[in-house]
Amino acid sequence: MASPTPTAPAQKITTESLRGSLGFLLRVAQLRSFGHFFAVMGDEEVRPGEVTVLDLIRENPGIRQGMVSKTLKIKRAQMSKMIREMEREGLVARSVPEDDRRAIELRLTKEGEAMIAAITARFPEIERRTQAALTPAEGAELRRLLIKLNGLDKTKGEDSDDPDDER
Amino acid sequence: MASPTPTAPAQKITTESLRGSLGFLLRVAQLRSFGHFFAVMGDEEVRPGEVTVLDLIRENPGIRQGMVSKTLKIKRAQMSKMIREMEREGLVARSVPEDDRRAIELRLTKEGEAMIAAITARFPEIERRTQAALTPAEGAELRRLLIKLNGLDKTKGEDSDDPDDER
DNA sequence: TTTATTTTGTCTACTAGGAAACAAATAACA
DNA sequence: TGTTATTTGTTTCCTAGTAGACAAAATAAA
Repeated sequence: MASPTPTAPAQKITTESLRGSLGFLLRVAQLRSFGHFFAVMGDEEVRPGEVTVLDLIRENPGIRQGMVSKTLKIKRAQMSKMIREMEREGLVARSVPEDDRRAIELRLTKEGEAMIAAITARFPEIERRTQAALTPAEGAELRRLLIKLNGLDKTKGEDSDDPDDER
Repeated sequence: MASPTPTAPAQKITTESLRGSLGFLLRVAQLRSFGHFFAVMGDEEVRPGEVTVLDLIRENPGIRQGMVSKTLKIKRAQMSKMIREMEREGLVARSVPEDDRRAIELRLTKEGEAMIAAITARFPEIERRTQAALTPAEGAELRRLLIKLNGLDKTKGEDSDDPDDER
């Protein structure tokens, strides 16, 4: 043996196995998209999760906290903290419906509306950067595949093969 | 006004805006894939990150800690903890090369080899579950698109439009 | 050589998120 | 009706991951 120790040259490494892992590819892609989010939103003091929450409430005024949690795959405990903070900041209003006094309905305040409007205005730029390496057709196809992968294309509710489901 | 408060019926909500967000779609997909990972690996005491680290070291014996960190997009601080723990568990061996005494080269121990072998044996099942909703052709296309999106198809090193880059 | 700059890994907070126990309200059931 | 089970949100504790300062070694510059 010419080389006594099997040491990689530190420049060229192989990632064969990694490329085969959908989980790894998804994780990296997600980290990149978050990076683009912060690059574009840098000055605004918001996080990706908060934005999706605000946007979902905007689209569904009066939606229940638990439904937001389920839709966005955010744990209820975390949602509880997040909403409390947003209420403190004056972005969302919470109200208890009279027909079910356990639940909490969420609506945006004026400030919340303004905030999410300002933010969504920058969405296209984030999307553009995120899929910059792809052709428009590839970007569209990627979306379609992810929607299908996530079971978001079904009109029916229960997919139930979802391992992240809280049972 | 017939309906005094614009309250959503709590069953049917719309997620129009969310579906348009690649970041959200990626996040949900990634959560699902992690869910499948734990469902299949349930009995083994390993996390997705640890598995990718072990697998990368197996493929590149003697790889430096920093290179693992960069390749897997794991922060160096976190990598430091992770490797220390793995060394304690007897899975990896660390050695300081004589030509650069700052660096640390990583190799798998016998136990590490056995561990990652047992784990990778279950990879196909995880992959199968993760892309169960897609046809084989769609799964392959999704991989291809993610690899391209992540810039992993380029042989050259620097992409540099990567916002997650530690500068 | 001496001095600055960069690289590499570690350490010390700090934050986001998760698990599990909990309380209150509702629903299901005898 | 009373009793049990489920749903809904909250609280507390814990872990994974991040940011930033740090030390040591290597490199570049004087």
